[in-house]
Amino acid sequence: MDKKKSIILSFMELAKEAGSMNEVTIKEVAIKAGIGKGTVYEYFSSKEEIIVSVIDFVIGMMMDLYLIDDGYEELGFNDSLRKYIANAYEASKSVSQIMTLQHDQIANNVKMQEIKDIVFKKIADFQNQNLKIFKDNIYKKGLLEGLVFETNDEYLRIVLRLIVREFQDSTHMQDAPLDTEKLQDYLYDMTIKLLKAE
Amino acid sequence: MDKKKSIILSFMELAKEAGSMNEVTIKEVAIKAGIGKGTVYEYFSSKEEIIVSVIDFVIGMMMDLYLIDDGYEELGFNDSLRKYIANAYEASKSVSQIMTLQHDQIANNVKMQEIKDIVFKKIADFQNQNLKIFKDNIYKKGLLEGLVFETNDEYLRIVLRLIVREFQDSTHMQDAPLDTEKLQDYLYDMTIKLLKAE
Amino acid sequence: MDKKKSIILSFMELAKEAGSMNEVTIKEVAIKAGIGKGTVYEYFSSKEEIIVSVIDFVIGMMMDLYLIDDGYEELGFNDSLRKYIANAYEASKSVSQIMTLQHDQIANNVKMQEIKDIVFKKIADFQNQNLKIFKDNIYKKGLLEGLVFETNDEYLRIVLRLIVREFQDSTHMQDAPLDTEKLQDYLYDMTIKLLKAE
Amino acid sequence: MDKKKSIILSFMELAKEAGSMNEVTIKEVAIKAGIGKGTVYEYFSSKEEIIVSVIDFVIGMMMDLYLIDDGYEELGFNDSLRKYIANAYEASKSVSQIMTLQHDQIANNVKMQEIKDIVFKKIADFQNQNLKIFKDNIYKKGLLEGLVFETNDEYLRIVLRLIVREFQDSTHMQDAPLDTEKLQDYLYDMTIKLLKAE
DNA sequence: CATGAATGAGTTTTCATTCAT
DNA sequence: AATGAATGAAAACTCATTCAT
Repeated sequence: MDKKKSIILSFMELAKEAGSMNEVTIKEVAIKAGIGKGTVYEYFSSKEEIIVSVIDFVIGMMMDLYLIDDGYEELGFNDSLRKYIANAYEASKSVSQIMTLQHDQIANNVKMQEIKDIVFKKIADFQNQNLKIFKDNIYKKGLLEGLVFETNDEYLRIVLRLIVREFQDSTHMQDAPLDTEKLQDYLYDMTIKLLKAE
Repeated sequence: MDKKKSIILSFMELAKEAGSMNEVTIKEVAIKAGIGKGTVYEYFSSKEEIIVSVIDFVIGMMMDLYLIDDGYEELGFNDSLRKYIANAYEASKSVSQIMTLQHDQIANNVKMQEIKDIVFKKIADFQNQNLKIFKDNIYKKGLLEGLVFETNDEYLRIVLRLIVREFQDSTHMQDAPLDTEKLQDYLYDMTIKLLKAE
Repeated sequence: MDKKKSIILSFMELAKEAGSMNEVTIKEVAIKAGIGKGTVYEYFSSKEEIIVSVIDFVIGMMMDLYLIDDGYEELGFNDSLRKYIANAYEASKSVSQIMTLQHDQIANNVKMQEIKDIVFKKIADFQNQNLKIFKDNIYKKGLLEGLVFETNDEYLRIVLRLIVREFQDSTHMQDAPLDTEKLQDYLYDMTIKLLKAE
Repeated sequence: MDKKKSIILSFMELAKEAGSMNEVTIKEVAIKAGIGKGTVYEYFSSKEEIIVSVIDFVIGMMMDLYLIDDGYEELGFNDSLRKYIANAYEASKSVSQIMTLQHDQIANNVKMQEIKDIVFKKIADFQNQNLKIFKDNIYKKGLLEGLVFETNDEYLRIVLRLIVREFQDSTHMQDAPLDTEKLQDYLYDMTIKLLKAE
């Protein structure tokens, strides 16, 4: 297998277990990846570089999993929204199995401001693309169907954040207080209410 | 000055800067507090103990700042909600200046399961009290005035989390994309929409 | 009570529990003595000084307990020897309740060579006096009664060390393999054999 | 060279100089062994582990040096005893050059009761084997030759302890008051007297 | 005299990183 | 390329000693 990827995946898994990237040691990563400690440094020049790669990888995964643009063509507003929410839930579940990437985690674990900026830019990109997909595939239909009111990006961002964060929280906690089917229903209803034309 | 408090405050400030409690060193704390390294250990028997105290302190602050029960008596539903949101914003601003306490941060930084449980319990308490205050002072009036629909605690919790987290995020980021006045307005509108009687 | 003595006694007791003088901390001593840490330094200028005082105290005790010169007048050789052995046993028991002072312990715990020399000299004095008492009160009678052979101090020292050390060891160990009555009998017999005139 | 052994030997030498194992620091050990501090922890996971290894090593040495079973076959009682004593002397000299292992030292330096028990058991084993060798090769011949009286193990143990301790003491002290040839003669005579058939 | 808060030098231990093989 | 032995800087923590009150 690709050693570089194997290192990233091993690191990721250990970070999830430990609850923090800083607590993962190179020795552990090497053991989990089944290679020598020195070999890690053949592929990455420092622990920081691994962390950045891991963050990159997770953001990439989020992009792939969340930012789905297909399958909306034939659906109306209501079904599109249902699909969007279902997809967001599935995506958050998959990502969470790997690692939850909090803004905090990045701030904590990346030392160089320069790199921090790049990472934050990627996250902003992700959110922008998410917004674009939502607008193009769901919100726009709502407008055409006269079901939603006209608002601005700021407002829509808040709505999307509500969805993403609730799913993150629910996959995060072991003792979810709310079953996920119901949570999807709630969020569907709430989104409808928040966007409904007067 | 009270040394114990001074240590907690120094630790907190450094944790905020570093973005993580584990990265704060006792040496730094001692320097920031203007005392010797050994002195820190006169007041706390281990770093873990300091961390727990810091978490306790922040939860205490949150309780004091968020959970305000006064001044709602003479207000109707709309004004009560405005007041609640304004207060939540002020509280999140104050707490954030100190340190934002994420679920993650606790999971990462507290080692002993026993203590973790206590801390999580305190957070749950906080959320329950917050819900109670919201129901008693705002939601109940909405019901009386016929302005809100009848729903359950789960739904209300999601609404309250929306408010708290948006404020946390907005005070969190240096480059807030949204001015806070406007955010309050948005959240007021959104809450109204989410609770509005059909 | 005399604070100085109280410090010495507290130190001694703690040293016995810990099994080593170095592991006793001034804080513990102060607590045990019921005084402040600073007060300890009113009576002793350093931990080393306390240790030396403790050693002095124990040597003094040994002198008082072992070096008994009385009560031999009217006894013959055999009874004198019995008495000597009984006394050695009692003494070793009393001292052991306080602290066993091994040559090693002194070497380990006293840092300044000068003081070490003084202490070793005191121990040599003790042994010399012990020998003198044994010769004057027991061995001399044996010679007069024709029961013992003529030998030199070196030989007698070995015999006396045998007695002292067996008692020390037996009071030392919790699971003494031999009951003390019997041990006294054995040592009496052995001494007789070792000194017996051909 | 074998680093693990080199660490043990360095530790041992320093412990001998300092007179106590607890006072030896890892830094000193590393310097003496000519390696880095971190390297010590590649071979031992803690200071306690080193101490246990050192004790093990010394007990092993004692076993090898003291418990010699050969060369007694063709000798009679008297010569066997002479040989036994000469060997005990040589052994104690060799071990002492390394480190004298006192019961005290173990009690002080080993923290975990479990390990303490193992060590004490090893020492008991050593003493039992020593007794067995003495009985098989020396005492039994004395019985056959009618030169010694019949006695029990307790009595024999005291005799053997006399020998071992006198040699330990004499090699221990820098200013031995007695030359070693003479000491061997004394102990030979004494053993004969203590065991002699009436 | 008595105190204990304050201190920092010194200790054990961890771990990212290097480098000879 | 791959390795893991070796390293030392840095971290948490201890404790004899000082000194203002």
